[in-house]
This record gives sequence, C-alpha cells and structure tokens, in this order.
Amino acid sequence: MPDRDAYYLTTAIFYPSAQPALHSLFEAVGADALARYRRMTGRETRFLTGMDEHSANVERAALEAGVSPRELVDPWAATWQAAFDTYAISYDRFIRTTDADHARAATEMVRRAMAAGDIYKGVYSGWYCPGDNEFKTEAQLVDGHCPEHPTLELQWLEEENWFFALSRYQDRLEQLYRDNPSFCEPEHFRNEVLGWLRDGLRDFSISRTGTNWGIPFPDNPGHRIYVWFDALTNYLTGAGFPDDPAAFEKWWPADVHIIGKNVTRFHCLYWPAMLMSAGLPLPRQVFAHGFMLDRGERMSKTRGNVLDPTVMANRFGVDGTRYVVLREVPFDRDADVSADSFLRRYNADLANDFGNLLNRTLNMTTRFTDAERPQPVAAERSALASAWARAWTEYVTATEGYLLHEALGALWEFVGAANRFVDKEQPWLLAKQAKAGDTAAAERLRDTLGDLLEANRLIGLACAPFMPGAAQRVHEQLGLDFPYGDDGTGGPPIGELAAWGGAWARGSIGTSEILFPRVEIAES
RNA sequence: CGCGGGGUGGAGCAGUCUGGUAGCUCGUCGGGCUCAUAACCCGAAGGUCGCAGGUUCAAAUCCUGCCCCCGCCA
Repeated sequence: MPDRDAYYLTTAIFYPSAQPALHSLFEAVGADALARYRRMTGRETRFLTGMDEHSANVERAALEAGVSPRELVDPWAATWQAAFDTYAISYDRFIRTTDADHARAATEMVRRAMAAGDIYKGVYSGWYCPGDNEFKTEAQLVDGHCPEHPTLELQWLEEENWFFALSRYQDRLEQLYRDNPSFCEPEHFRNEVLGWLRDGLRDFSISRTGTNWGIPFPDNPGHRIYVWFDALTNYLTGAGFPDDPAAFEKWWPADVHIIGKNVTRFHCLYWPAMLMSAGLPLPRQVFAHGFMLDRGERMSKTRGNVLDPTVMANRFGVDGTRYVVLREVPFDRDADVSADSFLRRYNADLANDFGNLLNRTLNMTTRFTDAERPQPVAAERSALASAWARAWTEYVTATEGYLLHEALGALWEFVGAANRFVDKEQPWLLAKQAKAGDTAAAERLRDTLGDLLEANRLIGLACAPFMPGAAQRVHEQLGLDFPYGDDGTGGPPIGELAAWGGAWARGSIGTSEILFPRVEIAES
C-alpha cells in the first residue's frame, strides 16, 4: 500500500544540442515506462523531463552563430520535445531552465541557502580554456592543454564566486545514508557515493561572473547562478515551487529521480544538502541507470558513435526501438549496443517470438473456431496460467525495482512458454480430430486457443508501459478494448486486468496483421 | 595516485554478497512440426570462468598480489 496516491518522478534534464541521440532518449524512455506503469496501477502520476539550457557551450555556440543564446536554444528545445513526443514520452511537463517560473525557484533556493548561512564568497581558481570557455580540472588536461583545444594556451584564472558550504552537511549526509541506504540505488553506484563521502565533502562554486546567460544571482549584479542551484532545482519547479504551494504540497517530495550514473555525485550529495539547507523534504530515492556503450566506450557526439533515434524508429518502429533499448541494456548497468544487436534483439524477441505468437494464435483462431474467442481455462487447471502467475510476479517486482530489463525478461520467458504450449498441444491436429467427430479433441482445441488468446492479451497488457503503441494494437487484433489512454491513465488498476481470465468476454477477434515485421539484414 | 565498475564457450550477458553438477540470448550444426513473419519446437558441438598464489573435502564464487578495459574526480 502506497502511503499516498500521488507519484512524482523525474529524469535528469538534458544538455541542449541540435538533435537528441538515442542514448539521451534512453533515460527518458526508461522513466516513461516507469511513469506509465505507475499510472496503470492507478497512482496519480506526474512525470517531469526537460532541458538544462544555461551552459557555457550554448553561449559559445550562440556567439559563433551570431544569435542570442535564447534564439539558439528555442529551436533546439522544440526539436528535442518533438523527438520525445515521437518516442511517446508521456511527460506531464517539459521543463526548460529558461522558463520564468524556474528562475523564481532557483532564486528562492539560493535565498534560502543564504538565509541558512550556507553561502559565502570565495575565490574560484583554475585552468581556463578560452576555446570552450570552461574551467578544466587537472585530471582533464592532456599535456597541460585542453583535450579539445590542444593548440590553445590555458589561462590560470581566479574569480570571485559564491560558494555553497557542502562541507557543513558531511554529518547529516552520513546520517542520511546510515538511516536510508537505498536513498541511492543501485548499490554499486551508492558505493561510489559513499566513497566520495568518506573522502570528505568540499564546498562548491555556485556563481559565475562574465556571462549574461543564466539566472541572475540574487542581489548580486554581475553574478549568475552556476549549474547546480539552477539545474537540480528544476525538480522543485516542476512540482510547483515556489509559486503554487498546493501543487508543491501534493507532488513533493519526488518519489524518484531517474538519472544517469554520471551525475550521482550531484543528486546523491549536493542535492540532499541543498534541500536540507532550504528546509525542504528530500526525494525518496535516486536511481542511477547505466549507459548504452559502443564497444565498451561511452557514446557521444564528439566520438561520433551515436545512434540516430529517427533512423532507429524508421527501422524498428518507436515501440521496437523502445523495447530493444530497455531489454538490451540492463537499466542498472552499462551494456554494449550496436546496429547489429538491435537487429538481432528485435527480430528474435519481437518478430519471431511475440509477433509470431500473436500471428499464429490469431490464424488458428480464425481457422479453427471461426474467429470466435473461446474462454480460457480456469487458472487452477491451466499450465499457462501458472507460468503467467510466475512471470507477472517477477515483472512487478522487477519494474518496481527499476530493473526494466528483468521485467521484460520475465515477460519474454512467458512468451516462450506460450510458444512451447502451441507445439505441445498441436491445435492443428486437434482441429483435424475435432472435424472427424472427436468431441474431446474439440473441447481441448477450444481450451488451447482460449488459453493462447489469453496469453497474448496478458503479454500485450504487460507490454503497455514499454510499448504503448503495440499494446494498443495487440488488443485491437484480439478484438478487445484497450482501456488506457495515451499516457496510461484511465483504466482499471493493471493488477486486476493481469489476473488470468479476468477480462474475458464473448466475442470475435479483430483483424490480424503483422505486429512486428521482420527486419532484414540490409545495413545502412 | 585515489574511488567505482568490469574481464565467464564465436558475440553479448547471468551466476560471485548466501562456496557444491557453469546458465541464458544470439550465432553454428542436426532433427521435428506445418498454425505462423524462412517463423516455432527438440537436440548437439563449443568455456582450464583475466593471471598467479592461498583457504577448503569442494572456488567463477572467499582471501592476497598482479595485469588489462571503462567511468568519476566538483
């Protein structure tokens, strides 16, 4: 039993660029599956995602392009949002850190930290690369130069900045992880966080001078809020802070922040400290996912090894692409992906296993029962029903533990069971015997097809958070209503519909069509 | 340097916390079936579990040292 009905989850916000790459959408797709699942369980769900737009890169690119940062970023954000829409990301708000209400939220957070005495003026010094207008850490340097601009001389700059006294929260953060280790999941990323905590926390800079691109630092003309008090605060803005106390009361604290493993430091140490300083409740959990890798290395536009979401969607469909990334990449770890692994996973799981299961089931139903849907066998007597019970239990546990790949693995274990069931029962033989007047065979045939149709319905249902479009189409082909809306709301709690035989009604199947066309090896 | 993760049949992974016949998917080979998207089902080949040592009746799994790869360091 949840302790409240409202469920609030977020992705991290994304750095702007002209086009999102598939590995950026990965996080949004995973969070979307979680949001849809929660909505389908009946929780009132709010799902926040968006863009982190106040970066030095944006300002530099705008300067090069001869436009204002805002003029640069507006079409980029529109493109990203369109890509999210294409991928059926069911966000309730697409936040941009350039939104006016967000500036108020970030300003308020700085004011609160000031009021708590956690902000002081200090000198930030470091190697500054004029090529990308950024400070570089010693470890980033290659032969004393910026790796991106090896011909430019680095400058040693010192500038007066405001700092947040993170070090004052050492004890309270240690306490947080003693009391509630699962604040950060999975464990292997928490271990990293605990290591940083052991090493001791250092204050961090929260303002920059010499730029106009950013939220003004309160009462300090010339200073702009730098990175974390801007970016992290988006989670509060998205819940209604500080303008809408009623909404904020309802949605905050967030149930989970879904983030990339590269930003655990900020979400698992900086963010709780900032919230403590502001006197606000902490999110219930931070879950860090792994990355899609290309032969062991991170995908990035700089490396040029990214997958294009448009190309993938054209090839495998939005549902197919969503499935493959969530099945192929363990959500809590890294995994290699490639055009080849996509092709194999798509064909094996979607075209051959599930798509073909649906197709053969519908064909036999058309031929052997005149397209009428026989009733499934009672759960106690059906071998498939017990396989389903196991799969469903595992699916729920895995999904609620953010292990989306395991949820799909459990579901596909059941797809395999259904395919084996067909071969074991041999409905085509039963049909022949029935035609010859064997009434026992006729009954068994109807039971077998009833069970298979039910299996397909349940698979389609459980697919819905992952492949919303396919779930809808499976139901249509089975001649059934799909009771949920485009974002997963509106239907009964999924647990009710997931009961074996729970949604059966007399009727005929719909029109059969190929759900997931096999993709041939023509490589682009 | 430090911290975290990883190194398991051709490819990608699970198993390691809680030692005890090395499992899954794909690929390959052989067979079956014919309802189906050349799909589905059954079977087989293929691994000294990064290296070296140690503990144990028994180690992929525990301990020690080392090598390699990836990531993080505000």
